[in-house]
Amino acid sequence: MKEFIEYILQFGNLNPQQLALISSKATELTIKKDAYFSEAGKISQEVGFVVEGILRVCYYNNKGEEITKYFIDENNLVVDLESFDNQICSSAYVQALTDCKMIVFSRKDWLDLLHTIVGWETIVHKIISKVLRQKVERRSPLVTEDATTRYLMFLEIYPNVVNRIPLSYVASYLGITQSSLSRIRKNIR
Amino acid sequence: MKEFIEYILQFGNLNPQQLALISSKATELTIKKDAYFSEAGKISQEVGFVVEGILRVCYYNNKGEEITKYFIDENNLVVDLESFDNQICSSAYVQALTDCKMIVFSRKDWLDLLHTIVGWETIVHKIISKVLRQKVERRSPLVTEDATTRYLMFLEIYPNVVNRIPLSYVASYLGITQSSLSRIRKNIR
DNA sequence: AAAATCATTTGCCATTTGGCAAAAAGCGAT
DNA sequence: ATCGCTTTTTGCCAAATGGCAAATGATTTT
Repeated sequence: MKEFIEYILQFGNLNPQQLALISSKATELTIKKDAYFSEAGKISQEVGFVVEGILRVCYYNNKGEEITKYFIDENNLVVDLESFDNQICSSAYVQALTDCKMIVFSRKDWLDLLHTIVGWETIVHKIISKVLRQKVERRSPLVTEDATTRYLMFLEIYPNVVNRIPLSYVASYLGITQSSLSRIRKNIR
Repeated sequence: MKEFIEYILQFGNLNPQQLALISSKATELTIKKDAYFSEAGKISQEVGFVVEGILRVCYYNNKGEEITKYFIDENNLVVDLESFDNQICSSAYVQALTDCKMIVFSRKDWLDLLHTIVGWETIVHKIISKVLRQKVERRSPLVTEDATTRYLMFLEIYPNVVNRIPLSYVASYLGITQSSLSRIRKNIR
């Protein structure tokens, strides 16, 4: 919980009572490697925060290929905004790639807090805005770079991920085949 | 102005007085083709809305190549959030690709309105969230598709853009060369 | 330790895309 | 219609990446 408190205090100030109220609504959740935190076709009812572990967000494209859209590692928020805000079916899976420790807020509690705690709405909006901007800034440049550069970018963005998950997920994130990635790594060393 | 009012009313309700106040702060702006709405290295001081025309957001990558990150066409908001919110230097150029008619709010007026109009902050956050989500959803899938598919995706996302701007900008957006794009188009027809 | 399972690397060849430069096509001004 | 400029297409060949399958390496289970 400490981690989450630190995280939100980066975006604004809250007094101890407010923090206590927020904490009181948080639930601890552990997920085993390979299990899903949320699934496509379901409606998102939770906001999560990764205390330990790595997850990925993925989906299946037109050709049925499984695509990893991004990774989520420690001290990051996990929420499918489109589904959570509009209560429509999610189009993505969120899967644990390692055993994970998370804290979770139910949608009801989350919305209650938004109405109850003065200033919390502004903080949440700052957080969401930053999370979304980060997604754009991280993924967008990959489109126009060659495979080697994309891999180097991945290493910069997720320095703590590469040795903890299978190569195939990285390849899927970068839009190249696993064998190409393997050769690229050989050339870099 | 009508267009902007319609746009914001999609995200929440405002009464005529509130709309009038918002309108009173808006300035009309026309930009000639090829001119810049905002530039890298400067601090964003304006929120814009495209009434007519097409702009692009672009930057220069490590290799000095000019990359088009996305296009902005009619009835869309133009704001460099990172720069506008944090008052830091922008890292991107926003350039008109056709003559453009826009409406513009100064940062000061924009922030005043946020404080003055009850409910406006929530609407703005919904708008920003949607704009950012749209950027992710549009650009992210390009990473993992081949050039032909990327071009077809571009056509779906920006159906009114392709015939109004030079091919080279589209190629830059898709991360392929202009000649490859030309060949791809030949194969599709 | 051996077997079974999973992850990574490699070989071979096909396909896609890039690089460069020239030709062709389109467009506006005169 | 013609000139000058910009945009798009094409040709040629090189480089990058994909597809598939087998080999190697690592990890877990028995």
